[in-house]
Amino acid sequence: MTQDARSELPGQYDPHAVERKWQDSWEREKLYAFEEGSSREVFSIDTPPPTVSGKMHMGHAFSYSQQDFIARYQRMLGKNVFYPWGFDDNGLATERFVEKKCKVRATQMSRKEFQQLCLTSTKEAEEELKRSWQSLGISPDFERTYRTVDDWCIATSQRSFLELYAQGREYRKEAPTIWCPECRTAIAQVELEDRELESSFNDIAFAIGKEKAVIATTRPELLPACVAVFVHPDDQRYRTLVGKTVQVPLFGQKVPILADVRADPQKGTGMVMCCTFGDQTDMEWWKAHSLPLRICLTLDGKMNTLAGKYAGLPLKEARKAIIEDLRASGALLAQRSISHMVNVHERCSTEIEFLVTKQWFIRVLDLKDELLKAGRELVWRPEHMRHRYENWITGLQWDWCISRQRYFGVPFPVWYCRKCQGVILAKELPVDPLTDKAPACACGSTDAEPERDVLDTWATSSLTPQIALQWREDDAFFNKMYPMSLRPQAHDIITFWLFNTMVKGLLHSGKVPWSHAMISGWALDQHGKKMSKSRGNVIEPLEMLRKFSADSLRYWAASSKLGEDLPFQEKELVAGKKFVTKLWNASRFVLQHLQGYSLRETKLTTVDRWLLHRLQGLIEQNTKSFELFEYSRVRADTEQFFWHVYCDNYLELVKGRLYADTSPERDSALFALSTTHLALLKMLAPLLPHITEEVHHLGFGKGSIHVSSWPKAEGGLLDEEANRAGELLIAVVGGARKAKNEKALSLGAELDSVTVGCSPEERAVLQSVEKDLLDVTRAKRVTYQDAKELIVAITPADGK
RNA sequence: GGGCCCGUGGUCUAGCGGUUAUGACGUCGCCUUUACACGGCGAAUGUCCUCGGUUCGAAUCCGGGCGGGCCCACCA
Repeated sequence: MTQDARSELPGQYDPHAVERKWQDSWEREKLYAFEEGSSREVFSIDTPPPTVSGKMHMGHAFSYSQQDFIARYQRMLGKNVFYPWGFDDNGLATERFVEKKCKVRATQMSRKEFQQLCLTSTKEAEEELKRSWQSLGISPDFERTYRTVDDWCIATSQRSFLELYAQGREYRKEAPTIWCPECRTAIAQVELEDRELESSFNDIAFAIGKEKAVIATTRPELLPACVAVFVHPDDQRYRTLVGKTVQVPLFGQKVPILADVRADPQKGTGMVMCCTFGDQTDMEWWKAHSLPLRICLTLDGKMNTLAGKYAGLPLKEARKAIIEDLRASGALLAQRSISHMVNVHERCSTEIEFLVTKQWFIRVLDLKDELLKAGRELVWRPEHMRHRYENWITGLQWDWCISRQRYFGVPFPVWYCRKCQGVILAKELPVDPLTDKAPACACGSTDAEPERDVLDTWATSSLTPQIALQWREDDAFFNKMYPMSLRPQAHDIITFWLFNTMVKGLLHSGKVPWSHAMISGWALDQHGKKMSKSRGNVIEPLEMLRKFSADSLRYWAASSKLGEDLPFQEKELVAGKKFVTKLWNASRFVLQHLQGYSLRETKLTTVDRWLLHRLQGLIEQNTKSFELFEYSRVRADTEQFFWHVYCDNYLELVKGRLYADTSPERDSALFALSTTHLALLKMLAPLLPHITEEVHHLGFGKGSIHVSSWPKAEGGLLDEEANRAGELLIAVVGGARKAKNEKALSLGAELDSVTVGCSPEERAVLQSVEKDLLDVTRAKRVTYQDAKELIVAITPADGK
């Protein structure tokens, strides 16, 4: 090759310039746009929309890269990939984000105004986030971007509400609800979190005439709400007490002593008070024994008038005061410090309460069997993630509470008739009952009370398939596209997002929303701990992108199996960086020689047939691996082949032929090089989209590698005999290299001869590739000896 | 308390019934060979958490421990 040809390929690879160049180009060319009219098979992805209030963190970089591997592979299979983008900009986090940014209060303007403000003021943040995600080199169709706060999403969410209402799935009921006193709203079971807290266990005497019964409680502030005392039916100590009445200290109400198996004789004194409501069991007792309702808390977590002189005190202070008064009155018999697990609201870490309020629910408890069945129809990758889904469903105890006592959010499309109390449903969407006029009630009245509550954000984000697929009545597009092919997400939100989407999908369309779910793990810190702001162990992916490159970050993301958590260590990015450099250098070398070459049939040498044989095996394996979402195996196998088979051995073997311009076997080498190099680039393209695009562009034509076809294994290129010869040759070359190394010779040192000890059969095979052996070892001749095991010795040219 | 996952050289990871136990990072030695020293060749480093069992044979299958993670339940 001439100097000119070589000079066209820069010696240094500049990942930052190249990556930005291609990211811009892909977007400009709309390379990843879904083709709506096409008859090609569709592969659709229910992309997780990131929340606009946060930043891109390492976990995102990790899991979005993994999703993208699959998207790019599917695209190269020739499928019409539907890979929309979205932002979750609805909900409390956004509300706070916008309030802070614009220095406003949501409650001081209409929802519509605030929504408009959200739409405009998150725009900038979303542009920046989009750039962050784009800089990973992912391939969604950014033209199809939805925002969960926009009119379309609000209308979709409201439509879902109306449809489920029509199905009789939704009900509004005054019932004990999980309540956060800090956020002053009902919350759902899924929003709870465990927290270990210090508390004290108090033995408190209740009077039975002149006798006393001693109960143990951690929550003496609930004494005014006490409606009964429970003991276990078999508890000999209290047998005679059952049926009697006791008097609650300080508050004086008389409550019955009842027997129930849910009272644990081992716990505390074995005697427990039931308050409406201290915990889940209280609720069960209340229902089962038809106990009265006594509520002593207000919605913001203070004592109400039922608490008498304690009214108005926040719960914690009331507890203190009541304990003091119990002590003073002699009713407090003992106190022990304990630490126990309590349920807190995951957003604000406040201990939750059970309060009776009027809320909207979607009935799901009767769907458990159907939901379990649906979960089995879904292909889970990795498979065991289904257990988490099933475990969650089996343990479900509440219908899905979808109302939130927040001001901002998707409004319920509902009014209540002041005349007949009936529910009035909106006819046009989107709607805000607070500002829009209600249609006339069925009873004829036009006097309507708007519903002030908003929908749980999950009620909207559970509709991502409907949102992305533009769900509307009689919609051919939606019907054609639903269910989708893939739900990619991380394992922590199986019980939230995946479960809720499943519920909505089944209820609206009677079908599982996707055929496959791919569940990613988390990126952990170097010690295997979750990254979090409070721990101070967060590593910014953008910083790593600046320091390394998107390709090396993606290479890292492909280093462990799908679903596994991976500790992040900066040094692990070095591997990707080195690999990219190696690929660049090998490509420079190969492209030099391929200048002006176009693929043509030729008689192939044994060594070339060996390489092509090995390549077919790799193609087959990689295809299989990608079908099973095992991108880590694709990475490992391709790396192994590229580096150790192709670079370390094959490229060294062909150098002789390549530099000898007139060799008739040069054409064979060029055929093998061209075929193999292109196939390798293609198989690496899903993992390393930038470097492969760059090299493809430089050496293999103008079209993007990402819309080129995935390599196909060709049976015609399989050649067992050549494979045996190649493997044997590699072993001999290895032996010769080792021998040179032992003599402290350079690998390029000329040799007088290589002596091979082998069987007569092996000798015959080696003689068929002897020229290659001489080329790569730089020996003048080969001599053979009979031997049981392969032995390689060398004689240096200078006779050393 | 229940479920699920995981435990492989200093670090990360592959393998999941027969391999001299994979590869990378790191360490050490040799080698400046015309793609690459961000390289090549080689070396050292492993009771494959532990104890039992099944098997001709187990890192791999089964059971009991121990350790880590996640989810759920309990949380008077």
